[in-house]
Amino acid sequence: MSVKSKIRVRIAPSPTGFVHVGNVYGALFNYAFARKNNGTFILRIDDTDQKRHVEGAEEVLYSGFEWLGIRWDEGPDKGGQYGPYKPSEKIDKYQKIAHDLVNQGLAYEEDGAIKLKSPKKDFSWNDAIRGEITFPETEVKDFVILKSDGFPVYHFNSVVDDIEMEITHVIRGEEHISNTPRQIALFEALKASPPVFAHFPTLRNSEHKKLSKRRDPVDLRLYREAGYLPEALVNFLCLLGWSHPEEKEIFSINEFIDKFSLERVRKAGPIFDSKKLDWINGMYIRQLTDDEFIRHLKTHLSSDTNDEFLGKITPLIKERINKLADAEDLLKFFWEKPQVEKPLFENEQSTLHIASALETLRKVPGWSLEEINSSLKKAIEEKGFKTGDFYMTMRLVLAGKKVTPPINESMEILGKEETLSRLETAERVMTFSPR
RNA sequence: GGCCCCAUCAUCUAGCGGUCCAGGAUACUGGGUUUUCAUCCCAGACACGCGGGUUCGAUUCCCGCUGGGGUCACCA
Repeated sequence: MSVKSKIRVRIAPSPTGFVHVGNVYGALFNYAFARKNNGTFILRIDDTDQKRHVEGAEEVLYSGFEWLGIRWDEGPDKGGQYGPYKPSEKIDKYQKIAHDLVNQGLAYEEDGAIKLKSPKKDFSWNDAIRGEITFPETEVKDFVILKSDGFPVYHFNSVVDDIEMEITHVIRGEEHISNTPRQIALFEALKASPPVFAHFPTLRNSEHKKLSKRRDPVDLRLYREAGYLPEALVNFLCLLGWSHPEEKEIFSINEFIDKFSLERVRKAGPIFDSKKLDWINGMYIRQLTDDEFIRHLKTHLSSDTNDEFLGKITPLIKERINKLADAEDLLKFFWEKPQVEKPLFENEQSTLHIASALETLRKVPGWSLEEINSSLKKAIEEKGFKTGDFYMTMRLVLAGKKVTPPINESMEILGKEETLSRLETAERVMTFSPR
């Protein structure tokens, strides 16, 4: 057994008021790396930008990650031996360290701020994902570490915190590659050995650009509201820049942890393709038990619905939606009478279909699915209708659209009275509306 | 523009010198099942950016080019 110090990784989102999918992506890699290696996963909320302070932002962060099932071992909410986990609570510490640097001649004051003197040398490190990376010395110039308002600049508090929290691996997006030389300079000025750096690729939009807050759907809540299941979103994100060793597409976060390694992380920036997300989500929806499905569905329907109704429609729509929010459109006609207009029924036979359905259904003694099925089947045969045409008319009459759940099942759920009523309305429209 | 990173189907990817006239998945197209749609099943089309090397042999290694991306703040 080696006596290597325990692996400690962290994510350091800033409290912007929403969880960025890119942050989730990075959290996943850190989380998996920590769990896989029996290490510690830390949440640090980078809140040094007082100007950008957003009310309730911390809660948004906690609830977002809780929804996803990603848990940290140390953090502002959890506590830990290395706190505080919010830089804003240790400003005096950064100030002291910055002044120490000045006293040592490694930094100096300018316009009320403190700047680190650039060590005139090349900077290179062995990136755990990308290998050797080198920046020429001309790239690292003197830079501000403590602003004139006394607050540390990101690079500074980040490095100080990483040192104090004994972070062993900094796993973050490639947009930080060019920040790394300056941070290494800081680690060295503070007489600490830099952690292992690993830069994973940045998620791109369909234009191949970094996901942008302005034009791309990056807010985690959007996905939750649209009816994506957290397991599906996580699964999808795992497949970007990383692939399962056995080329599996559907797997749990625990399996991800089990199979994870930085070596399998690709360097090229993947595109966030929601089509594939939809497919994965559909797979997860279909894997849900009916009870689970109902529980999720309830939060995505506008109408008050009872469990009996939900129990009946579940098998009708579970295979027909990819996102929970899609259910609403498919089910709306149950609680909302369709707009029935004559132009909808271009089929010559429509009038006959409706009359025949009315005649047949009125005579059905009970209202079981079997009775509806068999009586309608008999009527279709007797009248010589084309089955597909007949049922298309039923769809249009009862739901007002061509795409619906199975229509006989829908009639059963709608009830005899409502079904007949909608058929009668249609008959009236067909008879009296001018052509 | 300087610096840095990257480069296999439309997209996510497998591939770590011969096993690849390149495999899987999504999307797409066609077909089957089916009262619509969907699910499911089957089939099909689609890629190693270009040019030099190295090698008996390059998708795989090296260099250049091209292309894409990121970053250049008293933002994080």
